[in-house]
Amino acid sequence: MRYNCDHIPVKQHYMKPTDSELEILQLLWELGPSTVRTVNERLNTRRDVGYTTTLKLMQIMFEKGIVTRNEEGRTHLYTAAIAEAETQNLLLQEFVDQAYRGSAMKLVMQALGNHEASSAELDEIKALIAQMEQQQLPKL
Amino acid sequence: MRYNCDHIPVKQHYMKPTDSELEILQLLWELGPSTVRTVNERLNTRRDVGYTTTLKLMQIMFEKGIVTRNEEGRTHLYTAAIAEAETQNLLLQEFVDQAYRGSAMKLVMQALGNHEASSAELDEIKALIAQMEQQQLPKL
DNA sequence: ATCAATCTACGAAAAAATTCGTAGAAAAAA
DNA sequence: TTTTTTCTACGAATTTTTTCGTAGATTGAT
Repeated sequence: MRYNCDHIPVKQHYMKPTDSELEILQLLWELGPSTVRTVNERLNTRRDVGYTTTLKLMQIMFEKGIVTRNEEGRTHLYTAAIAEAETQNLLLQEFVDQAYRGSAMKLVMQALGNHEASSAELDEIKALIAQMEQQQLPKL
Repeated sequence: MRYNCDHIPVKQHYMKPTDSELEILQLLWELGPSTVRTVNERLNTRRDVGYTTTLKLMQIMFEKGIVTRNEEGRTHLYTAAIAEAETQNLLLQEFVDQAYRGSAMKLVMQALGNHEASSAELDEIKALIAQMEQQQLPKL
């Protein structure tokens, strides 16, 4: 059975992916272009998910424009259509508003405080802060 | 009409609040104990929400144990039953896993980079980092 | 060539989250 | 007192998200 699916999915503004969609995006970012089977197998290392469930989700994501796919062979290869960092920033902005009433710095403090950090990571952060301070106070 | 509502809601482990619930929690944290009407009015400064919609949500939150309420008068006063910081940490942990594959430091970097920070805030963060470094390397 | 395994498309059920209408009690206003 | 407003409880409709069964096509194995 081969049905039409020529309707080109157009979506200018990406909506926030749902939780399930994000889970799949993570795998696509990690693995690169992947088949439904591959993604489904990875999902099943965490919990039981039926194959057609994963298939349907990825089809929906395709319709939404969240992923692209290669339709040449019988087995499609899916690829994330939105960048990881971009999506993270989108989600981060919303999360800051929802959970921290917009106070990104409070989030930073809590995230720093509650999680282990290597000294290399701390150095990175210090460097970023130094850079921000420099920008903020362009002395002389 | 007065129905029974003597079933004491028992919930040991707090589930992640839904988006709507979180929105209401934010208001309760901000305003302190509040009536449905107050909360609904605040919600309506942002978007249209029917009064009974807000009421129903708050009733559900009560059943879940997310909020408590004073049932003495006719008009109930609702109070958040979970602390703001505690909830934020719960949500933060989940968010880091979902959106950043567990890398809290990547989140910190992005949050720092994408949002304005006053020098006072940067100082606070620097202090926290210094403290973490000291703990990490208890030299001598 | 036949059979089993694998894949997609589709529909729709199931579950979760959100919204709202109605009814009756209580309070306030007229 | 009568009327209007305000409140809660409840049920249910609606919307969103997740899950899965079935059918038919294609591929690969026997």
